[in-house]
Amino acid sequence: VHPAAWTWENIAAMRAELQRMGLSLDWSREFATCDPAYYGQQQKLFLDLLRAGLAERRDAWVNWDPVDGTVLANEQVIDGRGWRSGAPVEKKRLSQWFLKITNYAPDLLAALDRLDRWPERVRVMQEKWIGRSEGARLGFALDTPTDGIGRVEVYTTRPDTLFGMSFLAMAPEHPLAASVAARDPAAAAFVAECRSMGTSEAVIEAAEKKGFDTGLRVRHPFLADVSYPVWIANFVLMEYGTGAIFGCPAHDQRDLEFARKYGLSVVPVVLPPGEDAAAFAVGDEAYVGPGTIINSGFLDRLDVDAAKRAAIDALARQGVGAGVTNWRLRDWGVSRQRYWGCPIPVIHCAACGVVPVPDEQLPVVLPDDVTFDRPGNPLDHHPSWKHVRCPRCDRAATRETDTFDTFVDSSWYFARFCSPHAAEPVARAAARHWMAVDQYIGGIEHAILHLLYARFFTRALRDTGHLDVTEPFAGLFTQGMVTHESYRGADGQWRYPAEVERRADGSVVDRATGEAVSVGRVEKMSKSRRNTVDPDAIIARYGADTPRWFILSDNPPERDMEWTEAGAAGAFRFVQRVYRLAEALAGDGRDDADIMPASFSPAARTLRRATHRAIAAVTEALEEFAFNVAVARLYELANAVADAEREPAGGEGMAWARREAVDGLARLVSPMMPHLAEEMHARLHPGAALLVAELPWPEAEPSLLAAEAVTVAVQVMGKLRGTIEMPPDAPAAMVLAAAEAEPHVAGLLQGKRIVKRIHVPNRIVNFVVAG
RNA sequence: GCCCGCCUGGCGGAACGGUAGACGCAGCGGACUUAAAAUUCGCGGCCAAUGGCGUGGGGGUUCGAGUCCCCCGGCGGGCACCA
Repeated sequence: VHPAAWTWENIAAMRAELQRMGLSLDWSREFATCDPAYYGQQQKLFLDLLRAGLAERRDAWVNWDPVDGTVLANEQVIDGRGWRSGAPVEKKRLSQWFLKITNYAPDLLAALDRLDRWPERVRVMQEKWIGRSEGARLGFALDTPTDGIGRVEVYTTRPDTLFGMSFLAMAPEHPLAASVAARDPAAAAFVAECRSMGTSEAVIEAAEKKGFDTGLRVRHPFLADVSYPVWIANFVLMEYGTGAIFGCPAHDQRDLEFARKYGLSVVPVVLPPGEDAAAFAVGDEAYVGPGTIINSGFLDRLDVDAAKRAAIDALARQGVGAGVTNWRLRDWGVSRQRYWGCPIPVIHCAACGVVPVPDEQLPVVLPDDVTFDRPGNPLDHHPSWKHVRCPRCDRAATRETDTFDTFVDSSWYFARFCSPHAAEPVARAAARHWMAVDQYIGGIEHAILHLLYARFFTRALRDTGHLDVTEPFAGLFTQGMVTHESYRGADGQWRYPAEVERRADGSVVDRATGEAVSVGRVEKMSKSRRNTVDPDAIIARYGADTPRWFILSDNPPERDMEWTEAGAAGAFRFVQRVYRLAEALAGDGRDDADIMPASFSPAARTLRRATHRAIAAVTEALEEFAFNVAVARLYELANAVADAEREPAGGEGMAWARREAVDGLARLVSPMMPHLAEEMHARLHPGAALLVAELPWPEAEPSLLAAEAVTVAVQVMGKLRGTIEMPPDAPAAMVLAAAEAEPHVAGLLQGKRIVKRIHVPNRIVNFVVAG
């Protein structure tokens, strides 16, 4: 299926589903990122970034499948082999477009503190990802310069441990490693082995640590007559720091494992507090804590922090190094060698170099007539699309055939929603009105990449004159996923939940054949596991409110929820129950004009208190996004109405109190079950002018929130020994006296001396006793 | 390997450092019914039960810990080309 047909069909299906669920969305603002009307604006943005120096082209390593002749995503590399061809994957260097997110690293970090409506854990993850560190950059002089390379630059956060050095290690992609490999076949073989490892950091860091001794040696910056071996090591990342490190095994775990494996020396230079310098040795664990410097010449007797400063000063004086701030964050590679994406709007000209597509030629539209019969990017072998004239010199030139990472599409769509049909990317006045997004919602899997890219893009759009805000999302909520049991038949094939049946004896069988089906894990709904349920079938059976209610009621929204048939049926029962309550009152002929009775029977007062406590509790729970708690409070209110039904009829004011309760139920349930709420409202208030959706949110009557009595727990030595009933806010002396008099407690206090009395008003009393 | 979370009855979960298990699901028992469904009422942490033990395990802080701190275990998210 052509990606365009597939995509538009899915959009239509999703749109219909969202509408059937009754979600209140402004469909006049709908757009699709695969529509040239959107990605054409994105191309304009990119050219602005290019002019502002926020986009540039440089070489980067990619996973290359030599058989399929295509770039592979990390996900497509399985155990070092291409997922389709099975061929060993190689790292290959390609020229790629990058967006300079690192320009904003300090601000992206500093501004995290002000995102006070973001989850703490997301902010922590971003902080670590940006990874600011203070350290030193220093050059190690090579004994024998190679190919004009006389020094190896190293970044370290531990310049205090320089005297504990036992080797220098560089990444396999390091230029010096390439020089060595060019003349040493063994080195070349090692580099090639590393190159077969793929580009993912998880794979590199989890791999067995291996190295190759180049035979080269470097001089210690502080010890003129001492030199160290230079290794190529598979765990050194070219992307971080300078692509080379000095190894200090005594105080770095990875260096220690490497040194033990290759028999390199381990010299402790930081003495932990309380240890004896003569006796201290490093075993299987590197010592990374604080301490006093030893075995380190002029750094001896300093503490770690002072030694860092002293070492940096010395390096600077010698002109071989300096203190620097380093960032873990790397620039964002946005080039993809794929068809289905937004074309990168530049033209490559042999004479003029990279030339931006002129504004009047935008959008650069993705061609529809492509073939997928050959490996590689279809745009590359399209017969005509890439052949154009250079906008500058009019000679034959070629279009860029890379498309953007789809993360680019999602990095500014929220701004486009402010003015979805504007002729420019973002209408500034509209953006000023709507931005920032008050409440953004997404899965935790977006904690770093998407949310960081969006924060970067917002800054870049601000600096290129499109936006006035710096942060895109004022509030962030990370919701869980919908999960379901999975089922597999005897034939090993997955079965859809609709295809299986749970029998009374608990066994699960195939509906069609009656054969036993094995029940697998509860996991994220996915087509491949066939553990999905069809929303249309649910809506047809229960209406839209039942799934809405069930999804909200099952668990806190930040956790995954498990869809079960029993849970859906339970939610449906509640829908029916609440509706019956409204229907029972539909014909009673009363309405809002009814005058509130002058007094209420005890039972009616109890119901009124339940109503107003529910209003307060549901309001609070909704504001905290504790939807499952709001649901529980609404069950309690429904139960309170049922309890009141059982009271003998004719209790003073009961009819009024019951109406108030059911009316409150309709109003409180409305954000979660809007259709039910309106049905109830129409029956309770025939001919009402306004919908529930148009009415103000109910407010609790404060006088009805206070309890008539509170139960105070009484503890002796922190253990619960009894409870007493007290008027609310009773004086401490009265509560303590009553607590001491409680029969069981009094028995326990007999013959003991009370050392301390703790009283927490309306909650607890605790007696601490002696003897 | 590194970063970040999570762990409470049969299950989902509730609980400003203050009576652990609200509320629901499933289960069991009763009512209603010729019967079933539906509805409705009630009962459910564990144990050698006037007491003791219980929030993944072990320690600590506190009058008091599910909640705070340290260590360990298990599970999950991310690791830059899945998006």
